[in-house]
Amino acid sequence: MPELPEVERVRLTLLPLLAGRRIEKVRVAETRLRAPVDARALRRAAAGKHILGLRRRAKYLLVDLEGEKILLMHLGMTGRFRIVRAGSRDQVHDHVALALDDGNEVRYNDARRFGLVQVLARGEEAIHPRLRDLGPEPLGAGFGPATLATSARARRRPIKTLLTDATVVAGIGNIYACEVLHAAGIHPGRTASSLSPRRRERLVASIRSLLQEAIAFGGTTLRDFVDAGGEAGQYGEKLRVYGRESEPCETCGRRVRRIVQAGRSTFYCPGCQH
DNA sequence: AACACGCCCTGCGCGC
DNA sequence: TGCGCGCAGGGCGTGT
Repeated sequence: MPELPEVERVRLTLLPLLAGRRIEKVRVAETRLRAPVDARALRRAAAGKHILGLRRRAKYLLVDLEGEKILLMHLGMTGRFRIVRAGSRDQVHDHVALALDDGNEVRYNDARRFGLVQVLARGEEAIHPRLRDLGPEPLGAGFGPATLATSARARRRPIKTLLTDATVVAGIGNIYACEVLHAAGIHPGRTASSLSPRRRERLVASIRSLLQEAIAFGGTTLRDFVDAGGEAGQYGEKLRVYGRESEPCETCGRRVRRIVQAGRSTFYCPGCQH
């Protein structure tokens, strides 16, 4: 599910509901996420603490807490946050609940349990194993044609799988990798190192503008993504190739193809991507 | 050592 | 209507 635009959307919609609130109670209904949820550590870190901020790094959300700790959260494929009145019945797959001082509860719900809720020490972001190897943010100043060139140098692998490698650039997943390559007119199977400087620049520009637009549209809802306000994303209507196998390309009319790269579906237009 | 693969898990849509 | 299969937005361990 959630790639950078969706996670950013969750951050934007969750922030006003959390900012300045105090966490009164922490309840863990299911510990078996990607990594086991340490309920004791979670309670120690969060119970009684004010929420100072909510940041995003790659597809992770980081909740800054009063005191020494940060909550590191990941939505995996099916994770979502809901705000409910405290004490209302858990829905199926509600795993973690944070009761707030305004009578609301934040519920973390994740059917497939590929997500993560973990406690970090403040300042640990740069050295924590899950975060330390992440590449630059695609919308930040640390990413550009030059960094892409460095990452692509001497790599034989296709540009599409390079884009979904979080150590190269953080936050691009399967949908947006397909879409940005279509926008830039680049064939997903092209070797990363074979891109000309001009095409690298075009790709970077496409990544920036497409991710920004996707955030503005609330992200992509394929089946179940919703932001913290329960709203589905509208960018799905703007997808040009992802999930559109055998439909005509809106640019050139050729039929969109689906191939498999590194075990995942890639969609592209044979007419406008070379 | 840079890659691809298979797995973690649940749910859904499809074909029969 | 029911059942089995394939597939799904991610990430990580393993093997080549």
